[in-house]
Amino acid sequence: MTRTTYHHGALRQALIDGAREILAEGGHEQFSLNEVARRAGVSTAAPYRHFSGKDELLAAVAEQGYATLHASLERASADTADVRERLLRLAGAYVRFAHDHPDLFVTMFRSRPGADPVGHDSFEVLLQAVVDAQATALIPAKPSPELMARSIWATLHGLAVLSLRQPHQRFGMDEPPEDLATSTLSAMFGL
Amino acid sequence: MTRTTYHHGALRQALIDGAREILAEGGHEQFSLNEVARRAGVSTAAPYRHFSGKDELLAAVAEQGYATLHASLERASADTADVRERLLRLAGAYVRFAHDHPDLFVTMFRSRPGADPVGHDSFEVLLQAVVDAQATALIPAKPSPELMARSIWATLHGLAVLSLRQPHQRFGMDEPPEDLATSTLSAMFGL
DNA sequence: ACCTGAACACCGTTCAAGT
DNA sequence: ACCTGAACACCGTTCAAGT
Repeated sequence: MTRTTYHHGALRQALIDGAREILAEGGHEQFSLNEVARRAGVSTAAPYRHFSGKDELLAAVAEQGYATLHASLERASADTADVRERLLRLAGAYVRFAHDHPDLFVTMFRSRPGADPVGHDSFEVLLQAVVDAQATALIPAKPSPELMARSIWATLHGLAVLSLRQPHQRFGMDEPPEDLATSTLSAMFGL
Repeated sequence: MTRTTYHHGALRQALIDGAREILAEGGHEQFSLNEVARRAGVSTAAPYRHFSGKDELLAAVAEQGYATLHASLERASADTADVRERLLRLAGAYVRFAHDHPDLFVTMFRSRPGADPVGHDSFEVLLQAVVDAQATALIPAKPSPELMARSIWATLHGLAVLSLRQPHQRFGMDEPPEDLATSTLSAMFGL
């Protein structure tokens, strides 16, 4: 009920926050631009001063997601110098991100392609770890770092998506999400 | 404009077909239950005699997707007796399915979890190939078939999702979709 | 049994008007 | 410059009524 006057684009951030709130509560089913406006205490037309429409607001949410994911991966990567440990922590961090922020994760991979770099920065972090892992012969040097990183990225993404969808079936929740990633990766490369 | 009278649940299938048509044309953005009814030449209330609502119609579409995927994998699996070849063809078939039927693929993995077995049958096909591949020492016998199949499934799913999203970036379209899968798999296991 | 017609609350978006 | 109020076409869903 605090209908303070918004200034300097404070409404813009309030709308993004409100959108995340709704997505976290009820997912994309529940989401509506009118509801976002309502929560911010403004008219349904107000958001159009800050976003071209619903899609652009969701794109802004997705962008926050890319940034958050990148930060998570950087943190995991900086944690340790050991190459094997670093690779596994990166893997764990990716899947954990999806489980910690399903609202962001789903939004990131729902928006129409083209606009998003799908975590360009994030891919670079993984790529560097792969380069190092190949240099120390931890994993095969054969496919190029790019291709290898792509394969690993796809695996992590698949694990994240599938484990998010069916927690109790084959993509278990018995093990915590990051263990799912690390065990899968170490199984594939015999780490 | 053929407003024939529907009988014996012929409308049900007509609605599913119409839904697929719309999804194939304009994706989920474009989809609406009213539009489906319009295309079938019935009132907007008519679909409710056959489906509890929009979600149930989409679930029916998803089910057709699961069946189609399963059939594709069976066909790929039956094609050859050579274990290596079979595994690679299965991998190719999964990613190819996503590219051949993006409307089905997206719908399958969009519906709320719980209801779907995420291609229970399909997983069994892959599982069998993994069992055979482990038996002939084509791939490591170490992680259980279940875990190994899960890892491979996740990889294929990730490749499908990501290549569908960004055809021209890192998950290339230079190579046809099935090559993406086979090359990734052979890279991981050195096949 | 299956479908229509009309209605309801809600949505995304637009635009003239206010301050 | 930023927001409101009112409007538009459209959506998902319901329900009495028709055949």
